Amino acid sequence: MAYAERMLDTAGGQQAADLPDALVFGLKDGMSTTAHSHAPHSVVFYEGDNATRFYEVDEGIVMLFKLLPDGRRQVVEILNPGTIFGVSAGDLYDCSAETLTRTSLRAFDRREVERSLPLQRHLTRCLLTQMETLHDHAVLLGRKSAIERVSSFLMRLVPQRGGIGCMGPDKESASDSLDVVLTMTRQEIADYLGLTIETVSRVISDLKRRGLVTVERQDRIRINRICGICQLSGIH
Amino acid sequence: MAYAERMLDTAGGQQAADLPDALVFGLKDGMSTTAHSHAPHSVVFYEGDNATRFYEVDEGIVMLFKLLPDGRRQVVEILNPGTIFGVSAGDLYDCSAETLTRTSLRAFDRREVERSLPLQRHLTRCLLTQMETLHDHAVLLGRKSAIERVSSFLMRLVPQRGGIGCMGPDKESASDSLDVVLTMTRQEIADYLGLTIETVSRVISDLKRRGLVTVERQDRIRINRICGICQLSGIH
DNA sequence: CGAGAACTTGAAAATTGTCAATAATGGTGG
DNA sequence: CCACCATTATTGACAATTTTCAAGTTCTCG
Repeated sequence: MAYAERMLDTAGGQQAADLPDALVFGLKDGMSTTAHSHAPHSVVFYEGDNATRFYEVDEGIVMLFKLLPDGRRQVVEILNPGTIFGVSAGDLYDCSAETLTRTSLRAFDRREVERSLPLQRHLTRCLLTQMETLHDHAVLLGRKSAIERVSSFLMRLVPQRGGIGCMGPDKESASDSLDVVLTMTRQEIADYLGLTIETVSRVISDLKRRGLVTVERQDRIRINRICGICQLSGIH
Repeated sequence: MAYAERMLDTAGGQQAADLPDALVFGLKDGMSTTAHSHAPHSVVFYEGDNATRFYEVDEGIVMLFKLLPDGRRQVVEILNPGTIFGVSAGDLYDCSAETLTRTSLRAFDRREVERSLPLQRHLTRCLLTQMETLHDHAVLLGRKSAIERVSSFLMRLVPQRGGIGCMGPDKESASDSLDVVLTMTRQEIADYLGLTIETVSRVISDLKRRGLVTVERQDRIRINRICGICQLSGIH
């Protein structure tokens, strides 16, 4: 489906039409959970839907986004396995959820939060981590340049790097390069970084020209100098 | 203290020097809490400090912000009374906290979260609300124009407006105007909205020129046509 | 009342977005 | 397995927005 068409679909706010194959997962610690398997780019729920259930990412990646009435989209979170999402403060979901890859989810009834103390704790830990990610993302969206945004995005995909213990570009222990899989289209990256698709493309071309990355496939980038990218990310 | 000086102070990352007058508040539901009174523009904690305690806003307004190494600042949250802040996923605070007005806070030992179930629930509700606000703010920072950002900011200060039940500009029941107190300098507003101080100033002047607002004092704005501002906020 | 801080305004520069055309990618059917 | 073609991505030229730099002006508070 073309981007524009999906856009219209999403803006409509109807319930997810392509409901996944769902099967009762049974009981786990006294909770009834349901396992859902989703194809890539399938909608879990729409902003405005009744928030009757919440989910935990089991495998795959899920993206949360919001739309403005004129179609502008902002991806607000990208969720890895282990993350809980779809818990709403009110009765409705505040954003839409769509899978990026083939994904398996665990669904819970929203009342389960009240009942289970371990779940409550897990939820709290999860929310706190998400909150810190959102803070970082606010810095990115509010204060970083295009090249800093794209570099930060790439660093996100490098495990154990870019954090506090990241020591400059000198101390190259073994290899300073890595292949990363984007799992997102340029449009999705742009909507996540608050840029246009053209700007994202231009920045990647620029990094390519400088020899910092090699684009092996559209959704597969080899970072040749991780520390070089890290330095461009604005955190140094 | 001048902005630049505060900036340097903050970047330094030392413990808050101007500790407020603190007095033991006694026990409340078996929890030991401490009441803190803070002057306007005093620091509660710095990013990177040990997150030994967390807080609840009792009265006043608190701002959370992060700094990039070169001094760029992003205000990530503005907290009203009732909000819990300073609960960290790790051992350190992920952002700095500074009061905007004279503020009274309740401080808790971080271990209290584990112990008290009511507190845990309150925390969850609070985090969910903050999360939705952060999502909205990501949309603002990533996708809205300067005038939309400033208008959104002003609408934040109008109680019960700008939400879902906000019906266009026609249905003017009684009064479509309101005085709002900013409690933030232009610099703080700019750092919250991801703009420069000059852009914020220019947008406000533009709204003034169009008759939508009247600046009564630097920190006091009369919104003459609430619905007009609402329509500029990008949510219609 | 005065002085520093905060705010406003203007002109020019920089960055990013828009529009339009071209290129490449990768999935599908023959 | 290959060729085709819709989709996705890249690139260029230009426009729009926002930032930067540099004065001024206006507050505010001691």
